[in-house]
Amino acid sequence: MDNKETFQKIYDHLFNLYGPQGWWPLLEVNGCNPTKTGSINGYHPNNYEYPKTKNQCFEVCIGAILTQNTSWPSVEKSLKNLRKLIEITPENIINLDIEQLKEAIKPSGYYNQKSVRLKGFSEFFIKLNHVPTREELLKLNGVGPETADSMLLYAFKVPSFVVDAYTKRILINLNLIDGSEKYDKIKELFEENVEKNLEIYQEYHALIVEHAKNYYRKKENYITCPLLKIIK
DNA sequence: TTCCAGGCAATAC
DNA sequence: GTATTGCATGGA
Repeated sequence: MDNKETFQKIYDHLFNLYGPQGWWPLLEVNGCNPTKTGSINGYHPNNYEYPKTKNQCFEVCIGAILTQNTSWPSVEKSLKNLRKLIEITPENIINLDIEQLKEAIKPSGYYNQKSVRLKGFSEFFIKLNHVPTREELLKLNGVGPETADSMLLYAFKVPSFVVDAYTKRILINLNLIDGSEKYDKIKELFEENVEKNLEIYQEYHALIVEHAKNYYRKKENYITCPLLKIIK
């Protein structure tokens, strides 16, 4: 089985298991039928129009920074705390008192770093008059490869594949990589073998995260991953 | 109590 | 160039 076939089988299997994931979650989505995935919590399965506004685009970016090494429910709390103080716009983040900002985002952890980075990103976002390139994003303090790709894929709708710790863990378990590969190499592996399509890239990463939550938290569960039987 | 969560940057070797 | 460490809260 060649790589393209393998990556297609993985995608099909995960999609059949979990369905459309409705990423990236937003504080407010309208007209989405609640599903198992939970559009009531801001997910919007089968709707790829989001983010619909510049402020929603910004909200996704802010969430991408906040969710670094942190679970989404904690980020959601932070965003709701922020929303109580201000409408979430770059101007308002810049003008918000740093101590108030820290207090609001405390649930997501690393609040001393993240507060400064949010303000820095807001300055960048205000000056944007085009879709940012990956290189531009990577220059920003607090924006590494995963965050940059998440912003491109889910905020700016650019088909840039997102790799995270789960992705690497799964590929190692499936014996598709040996573990020495760096971020860009793994990203390349997906982009060479998966159809370059925004919706597919968005779903693929979200499905990997969902699947990994089920099978890749504890090492003893790795061997029970159903994908092992699929790609033989 | 311990471990980990949708990483990143600085420092050490 | 690769490996390690600090950052921090909250939930399992």
